[in-house]
Amino acid sequence: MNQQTPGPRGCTNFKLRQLLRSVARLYDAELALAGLKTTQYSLLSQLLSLGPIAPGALALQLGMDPSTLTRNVKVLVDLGWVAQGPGHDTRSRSVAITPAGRRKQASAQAHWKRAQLILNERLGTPQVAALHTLIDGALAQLGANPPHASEK
Amino acid sequence: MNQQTPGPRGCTNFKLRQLLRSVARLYDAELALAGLKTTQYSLLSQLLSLGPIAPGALALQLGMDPSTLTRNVKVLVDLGWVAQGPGHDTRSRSVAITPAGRRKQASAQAHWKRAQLILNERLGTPQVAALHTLIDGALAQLGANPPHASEK
DNA sequence: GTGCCTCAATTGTATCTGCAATCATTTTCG
DNA sequence: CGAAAATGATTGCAGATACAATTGAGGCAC
Repeated sequence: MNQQTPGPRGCTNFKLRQLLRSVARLYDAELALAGLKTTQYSLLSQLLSLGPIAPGALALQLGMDPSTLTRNVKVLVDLGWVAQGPGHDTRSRSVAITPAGRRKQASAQAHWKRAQLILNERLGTPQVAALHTLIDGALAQLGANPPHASEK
Repeated sequence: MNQQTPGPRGCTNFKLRQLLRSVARLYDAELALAGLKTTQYSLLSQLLSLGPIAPGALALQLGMDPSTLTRNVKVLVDLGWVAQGPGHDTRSRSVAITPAGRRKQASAQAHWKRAQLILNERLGTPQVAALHTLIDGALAQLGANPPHASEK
């Protein structure tokens, strides 16, 4: 966008968005061979490593809005890869990956790996590593920054 | 043997997505004060600097799918900030920012700037600059990578 | 000049995203 | 206890995103 100002210029948000589009395209193309989207693979993988968890806690982990998570989970539930159960509290729930979900995640893992390798190759492993470092630092600074859980 | 570059751990796509969520939240909060979304501000700014342009060419510039652009533009047209006209070709079009769109963009610019400054402050200007450099390099490597225009 | 291929934009369908509001259930406090 | 505040999930609404399929036009080959 406009960049007359001194300092690091251009719009960080815009650049990030562009990069994500390109990168997501690459991952999606690979994961499509396994029959799922990157967001779904992410969710399945998270559930695999975290075990049964309340939607709210998971949304916090992922830094996404609870309402978004509700809907993303619904897709996986409809596909039979995730199951919902009662939570400790009557008003809460518990979501967990199903056996079918585990199988799906397992079959997709190789595709994910391949996508990551292609990216490393195209950008250069050092660059990707540097990017990860910057991102991790930024995420720490911004606080996992879940939509409505900052004050308090 | 001690490698200088350990394979980057974690999923680049996932990390990017998380970071974009946090960053976009920051920008959106600021731009909401001017009454628009970050994507809309981006589009208006692009149209401001590029002048009248065909949808396809613009989509290519932004690295987004033409169909996505069609819909994003429609929102701005409905709001009166962008106008569509005939293109060189009967099957093409021309989209351009309107006077109202210019005013909107102008009034939002200060908010955008503020968001960028807040980000610089939170992450550190050097980090942001480094991030930009990495992103620019990555975008160059990945080719602007517009969905269906790679071969050739 | 008619038929086929290409190209530009759009529409169909599905998903992801988040804020605001809502609903149901705690929990807290007077 | 019982009303008010807090909490967890969801629904309503709006928009962003992309692949596949479609529509409408231009170009080219015979």
